[in-house]
Amino acid sequence: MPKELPLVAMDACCAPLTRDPLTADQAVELSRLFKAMADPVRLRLLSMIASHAGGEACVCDLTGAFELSAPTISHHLKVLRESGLITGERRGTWVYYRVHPEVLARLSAVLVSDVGATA
Amino acid sequence: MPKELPLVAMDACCAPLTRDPLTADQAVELSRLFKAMADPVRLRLLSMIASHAGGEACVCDLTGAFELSAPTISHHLKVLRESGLITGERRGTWVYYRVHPEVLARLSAVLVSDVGATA
DNA sequence: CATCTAATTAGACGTCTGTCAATATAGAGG
DNA sequence: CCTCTATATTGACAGACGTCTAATTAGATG
Repeated sequence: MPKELPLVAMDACCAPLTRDPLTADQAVELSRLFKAMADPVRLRLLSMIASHAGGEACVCDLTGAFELSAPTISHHLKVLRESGLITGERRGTWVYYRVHPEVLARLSAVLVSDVGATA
Repeated sequence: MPKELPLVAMDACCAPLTRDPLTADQAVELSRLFKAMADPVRLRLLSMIASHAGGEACVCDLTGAFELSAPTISHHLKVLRESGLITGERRGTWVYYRVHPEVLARLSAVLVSDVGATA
């Protein structure tokens, strides 16, 4: 029963970085997502979940890949969850995580260099 | 005379997160970039530089936008520089920064959801 | 060369973060 | 209901991080 948290107001955010400067608020919002990805373990977890067959991965599929305690993995999953990058669902004994692809896509769009841009 | 640092070995890194799990090394490498962007001030600096006319911005163009001391801005610029996201060049009294667009593009590519992927 | 401004570096300080061991909660199965 | 496994929460601690002031470096200019 992982608590789903903010699912950050990725609203109007944002034009590509190369087009317009971010407002202070947009920057805070975006930095929350980048912070969530600013750790090697979390990046691997994210990629393991995102690339897993069926679009979801059980925590039990994840912990084995690291030489870290279960609580530490759980902590990292919580950070990813609270950032809005993933969701978790309990089914019986196990908890399954999947990514929020829109959030990833939005981030990708912010970083894209808009060479052939509208202007 | 800002020292140009690693210009991280963004080599083989990486297939989109949704395609393959990252190796531990790839994750460390990528996390360095995300760490550099995991701060609102640095994100704004990056976007201000990236979107500035002429593709570059003088430090003097940047400091005014923040209620932070000049050393703090300098520190953030250094972090961005050492991550390989930007380069700085001194011309006379002023120092001008510009982004490394390939690095941004590479990050964008990693996050993209490869819906219509090759497989 | 003395001095002024732009920018960086050095050092200090409080806060945030990643990790662990210990404990708690949830569901499955005797 | 007791116990076993899977996951999460709590609390502690060391190290990393963002900020500042003070001092330094680089170039311009009298």
